Amino acid sequence: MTTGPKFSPVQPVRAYERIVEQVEDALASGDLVPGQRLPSERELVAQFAVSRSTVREALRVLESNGVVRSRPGDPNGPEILPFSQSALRKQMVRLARVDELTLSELIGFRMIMDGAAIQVASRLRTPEELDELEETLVAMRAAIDVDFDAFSQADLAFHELIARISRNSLIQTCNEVVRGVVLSLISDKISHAPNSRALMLESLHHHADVVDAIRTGNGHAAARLARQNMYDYYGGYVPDSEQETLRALVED
Amino acid sequence: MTTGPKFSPVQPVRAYERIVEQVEDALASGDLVPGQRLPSERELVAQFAVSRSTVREALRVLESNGVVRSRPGDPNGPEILPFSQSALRKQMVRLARVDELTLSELIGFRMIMDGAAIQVASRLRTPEELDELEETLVAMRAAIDVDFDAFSQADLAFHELIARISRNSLIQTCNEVVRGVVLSLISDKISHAPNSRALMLESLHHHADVVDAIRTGNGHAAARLARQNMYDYYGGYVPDSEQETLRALVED
DNA sequence: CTCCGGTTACTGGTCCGACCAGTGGACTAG
DNA sequence: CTAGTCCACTGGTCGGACCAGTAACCGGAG
Repeated sequence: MTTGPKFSPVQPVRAYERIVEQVEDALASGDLVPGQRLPSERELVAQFAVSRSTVREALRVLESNGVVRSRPGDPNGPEILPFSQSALRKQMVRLARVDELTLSELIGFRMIMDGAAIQVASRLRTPEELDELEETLVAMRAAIDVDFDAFSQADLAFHELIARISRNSLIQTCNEVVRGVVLSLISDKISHAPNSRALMLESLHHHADVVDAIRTGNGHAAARLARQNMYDYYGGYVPDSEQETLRALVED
Repeated sequence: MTTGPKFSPVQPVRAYERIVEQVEDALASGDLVPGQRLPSERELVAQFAVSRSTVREALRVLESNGVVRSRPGDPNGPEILPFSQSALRKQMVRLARVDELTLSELIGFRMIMDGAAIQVASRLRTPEELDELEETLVAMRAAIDVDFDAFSQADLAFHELIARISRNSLIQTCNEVVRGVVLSLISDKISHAPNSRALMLESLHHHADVVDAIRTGNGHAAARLARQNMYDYYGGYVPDSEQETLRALVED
């Protein structure tokens, strides 16, 4: 048996894929910028020298990926969208729906990301950012008296701020996406819980403890508190068979 | 100002979107199962009572989302694909490409994920899995004598095993994706380094230390070692201005 | 009988031309 | 200068056509 040059399986490349590729490359290289407009479909037909069907299939794929948006009648043509995690979230929700992702995996992931973000943030935070954190606590307290949605939004603001302070946008994005997925799975259970208000208050106090730890610069303790907080808050919704992976995250 | 019923912005629903929806619902409800085949495009035209263009646009979206695959000439029609995280990975790669992630963000993310995975794994691992880990170490040692690519692949196997032992496929996917992006950015620098072999040997020893820590069940120490290892391995490629965020991860 | 090769019905990929309901800018009447 | 109309153009959908490819079917060679 001779080992010749490495041949790899080849599958047909469809015309619309080439178009998608070109657009995405232009976007990655900065030639195309969110807010800009693509030429109209009929103009693209001319530029790519393909039929409108082909152009449209490419646009559908791009649209499904959250890259562009077409609106009928808009003389400006399809719009290049700013990147959003909606596409990422969509895929994650899909995976979660078919049980490819369990709740414990999602929550465990959040515990990890949030804990790490807090650990980094407690070292990098400026005094001003510490003040901002205190403000979000006040906002959370006020939101408790409104409803669960308001509290959830204030909580989101807190975690977004943490992620921002950690200077890592990857953490920020992942956290946001996973948080959305988790909430879509169990938010109704939480908001309908009879002790919903008590849960919110407890969560608030835990957040305050985290901020205290951040203030003293004890990143490790802060992270530990954060993970414990999340475990207390969400852990009850995880089946017993999956509890083990989460507990491994709250102990040192 | 009166606050009437909550109206939400409404955008036109396109026919192909309804088709995508129907197929995805059938898939979520179990009416459609991976491996099954969709009717041919012309048959779908009849069933959905739309034109072939519309059916095709729906199929393109489904295909782009990793739900189905069409092959020209296949009399069985489009195939329902098994769920995979490839679609999720695709979106993450897109995120990494578009969002101009810095190297320190990517590496920091990896340090977090890998460290957490190891911490969880050190608690959940079975004796058999510990043996598997030892085997990957042997494979890494052997790969050093081949070339950098072989070592990189053995290293990948190690981290994939860790992620698997951590029982969290989200960690697995994220790690894989980010690792790929990082490598694509700096792998040539590493492989062309004059002391490439020394780097590989050092990395191997660090991995062995991690496995030792896992064996004793000291998850915290294992995670710390892993982060330190990654910092030593990749940290040199991060500009000084971004070093701070990484150092916050290797200290306790 | 089995096995092989060609025929053929059907597949998806692409193209073309057409129609429609909308949009938004230009243009006009006030 | 404003308010209303108009119209060129947009994207969404349709139907029909052609092509290269696939795989099952079928018939003849062994």
